Amino acid sequence: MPKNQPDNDAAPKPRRGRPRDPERYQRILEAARSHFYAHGLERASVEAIAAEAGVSKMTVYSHFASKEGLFEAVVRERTERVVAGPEGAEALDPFLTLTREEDVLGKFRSVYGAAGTQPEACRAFYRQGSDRLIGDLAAYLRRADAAGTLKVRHPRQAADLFLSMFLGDGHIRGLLMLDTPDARENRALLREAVRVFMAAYAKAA
Amino acid sequence: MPKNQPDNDAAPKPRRGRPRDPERYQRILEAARSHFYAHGLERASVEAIAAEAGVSKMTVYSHFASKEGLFEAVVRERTERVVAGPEGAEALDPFLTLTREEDVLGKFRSVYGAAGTQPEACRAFYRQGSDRLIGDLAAYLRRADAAGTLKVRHPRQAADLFLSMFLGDGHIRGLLMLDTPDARENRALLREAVRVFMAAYAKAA
DNA sequence: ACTATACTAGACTGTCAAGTACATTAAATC
DNA sequence: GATTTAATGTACTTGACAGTCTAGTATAGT
Repeated sequence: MPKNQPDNDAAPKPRRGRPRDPERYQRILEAARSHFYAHGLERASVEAIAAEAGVSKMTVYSHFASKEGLFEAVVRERTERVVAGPEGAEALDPFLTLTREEDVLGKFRSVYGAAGTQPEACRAFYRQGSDRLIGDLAAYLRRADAAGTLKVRHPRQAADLFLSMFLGDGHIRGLLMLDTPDARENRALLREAVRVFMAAYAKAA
Repeated sequence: MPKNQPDNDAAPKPRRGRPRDPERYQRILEAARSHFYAHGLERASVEAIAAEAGVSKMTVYSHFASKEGLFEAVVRERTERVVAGPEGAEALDPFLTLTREEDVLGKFRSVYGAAGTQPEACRAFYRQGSDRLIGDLAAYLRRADAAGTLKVRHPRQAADLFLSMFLGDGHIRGLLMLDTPDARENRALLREAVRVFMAAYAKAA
């Protein structure tokens, strides 16, 4: 990826010719996102992406080295909608919703499909996704254990188990594009997961 | 799928011309399986599959109507290696292993990738996979509840939660082709999952 | 004015692969 | 032997699409 916009931030960059249109860059990325998530890396066509972005194909290739480069850029886009800190059951509701939304599921699908050819993108996806979530929750659990609120011997493991309970069946059904459980069912599942977790990790005495 | 072998079983079928070679059919299916799981529906090529099966492309098309038909047949192949009945923690070990094996992960990947274009295949995959597992476990839990061994109010929900704990992070890492936890870690996770589950669902008194 | 860069529009190249056509050979029943 | 179906092999048609090229236009600095 040699042509990606280099580090900027507080650089006035008084360069020679016509400056790049930052809007175009964003539009390309946005169009690529929707196409890749809807059809996957293989089926999505650069031409269609360019068309949707209202941009010529050459412009795409002047911003990104290749289709794969564009895909990587899309996958690397931050997914910043995740919970800040798990305070209680309700705080995890957005996370639960997230793992059922078609847009997000599309991202999962396309990244899974690209595993093997795009190892770097996969690593990035995992890092800023599951890995970060598990790490955050583990840190929280570690604090809770120190404070005596909970009894958690292996925080990462416990965090893994807890978060896994959401991904579960509804997530798989979503990936397969089958009927997903509705909001009410999701809530019930959430409450039960919290109950199960507390039963196992609540301070005994 | 008009050309698939019709229902047989105890049919002597004394038909006219040269009979189909059942071995060829199997070899095609086997080659298709390995290619689809390794590269996905899009990247896998019928030519390569035919070559690996030691068969001409035309033969493939005489057995299966199209690439998609072949894919469906592969996905519909039974996955009969799953646990018979969950007796204890050890009985679930093979299931845990299963969700980490590259071959099985390939199947997941390719089916996820084909969601949207192959809804029927997805349904079949879900039915004989997660759905059956959850159903079986739920039935077991219902019996345990009736017998007074456990206290389970919503068996399907509980089964979902329990099985989800395995799919969790290791499964995702596998799908992304990242390092998967080794056998020892998996065992530890398994034991912990059982402990958590029992803490929540064991008969109180 | 001059120059460097961004962008467009479309044609073009090359590759890859699904699916077809056909002439031929192999194995079965009648 | 005649017929019917299975299978082969090669060559072909068709289409999609990544990536390139070109000729021209637009917008900035010097």
